[in-house]
Amino acid sequence: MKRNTKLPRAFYARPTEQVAKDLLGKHLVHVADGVERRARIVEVEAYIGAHDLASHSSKGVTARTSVMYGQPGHAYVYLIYGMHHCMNVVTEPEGNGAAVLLRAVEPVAGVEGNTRGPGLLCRALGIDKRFNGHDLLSKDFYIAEPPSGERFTIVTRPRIGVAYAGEWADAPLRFYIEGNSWISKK
DNA sequence: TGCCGGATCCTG
DNA sequence: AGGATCCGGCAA
Repeated sequence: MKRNTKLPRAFYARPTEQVAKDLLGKHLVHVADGVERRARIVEVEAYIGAHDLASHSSKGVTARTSVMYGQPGHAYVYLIYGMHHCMNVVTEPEGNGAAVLLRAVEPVAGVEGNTRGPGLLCRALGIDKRFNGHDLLSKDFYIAEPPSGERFTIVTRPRIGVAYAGEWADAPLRFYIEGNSWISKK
């Protein structure tokens, strides 16, 4: 059994809902100044393409969304409300404008502070706009198969904070690990 | 070029 | 419930 295997490009180049669910339980790893910060992904949201009105990519290809429309397996990091960063991983073949938002993680090693929320997890892991467009197949910032995968049940709910998106506001595209204590909200 | 509002979080 | 505090997208 291989341990700590970095997820390959092909993992990301699949339908976004599938990638979102498969990201649960995986390890997000960021190495900075020789220190490894590692956390288990426990809550995500899928933003499935240009037709998804809750997705930034629904604005089309712009300076901001170009990363979402780019190669899968890259990080899309943006600043929200002028003070918090949110991290997504780009999914599907290039050109689809789809991504998965990381909403909550569970500390595994080298991570301190609250990680229950997209802005908080970025702060705890030292992720900011400098990492926008960063390749997640790099050696200091990547997502890996956990050493030992435990079984869990996936809960599906509507996404948080997208009431403006009309029909898409209620789409069941938020996924989290049932019973996990690091989830951002009920 | 100006304005509106946001995939959030904290405090009261 | 309200404020903090940038910046992207769109109207003008």
